[in-house]
Amino acid sequence: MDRDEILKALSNPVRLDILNWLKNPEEHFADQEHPLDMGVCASQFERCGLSQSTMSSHLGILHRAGLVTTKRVGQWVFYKRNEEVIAEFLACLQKEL
Amino acid sequence: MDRDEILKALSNPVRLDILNWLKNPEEHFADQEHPLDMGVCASQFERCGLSQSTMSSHLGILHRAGLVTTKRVGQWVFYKRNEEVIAEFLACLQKEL
DNA sequence: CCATTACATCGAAATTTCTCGATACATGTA
DNA sequence: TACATGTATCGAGAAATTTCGATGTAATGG
Repeated sequence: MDRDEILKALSNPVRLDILNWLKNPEEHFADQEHPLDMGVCASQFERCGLSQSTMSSHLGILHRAGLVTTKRVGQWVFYKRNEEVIAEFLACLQKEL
Repeated sequence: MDRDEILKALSNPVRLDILNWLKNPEEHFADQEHPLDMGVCASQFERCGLSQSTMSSHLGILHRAGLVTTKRVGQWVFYKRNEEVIAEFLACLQKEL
């Protein structure tokens, strides 16, 4: 868990939105073909108006920071919040900030 | 308290250092002429190698984000951590992140 | 195989952030 | 007033981030 890398990942409003949407997938991605407990399909995030490559970049930054997990199922990649890392990060901030 | 502005302020290693140094002024600024309970004099931060104007800019960003307070005494400006805002920010993250 | 779909990566342009020296502003002192 | 010290702001260049379209890679289905 790299605290500073996480803070950089969180310094962007698009990525904050993504993390927030993933808190309530059924609210924001009700139209997904696949069951939501698998996670949210990468392409679902493009609705915010940014291009596919841009969203893929943001998702990659969140993933490398450890804030989300990914699972490949067939052609699709499903994203979920990584609550363990998020909790660890928050506990770290409480101590170190 | 603007959560996103604070996250941006925290996304820079120099500013994280400043906040960390201010947790133990007596450890990092023992040579300050003025009593440390007034805060840490702006010029004290220049020892990290950055220029006076650059450090002033970083301190300004921390101040506008509410993470530090300033008190002008004569020619000097003294900086302290704003523990109230920091605590409020941490509580906000616990809820919203 | 070949075409299609989903996602990642590359290269470049636009924007933002970081940094500096020069300069302006504020305060104290001779 | 004139000068010295401490801090903030300005303008510009360097560096990092954001964004895009084009292209590459992985998996599916005909």
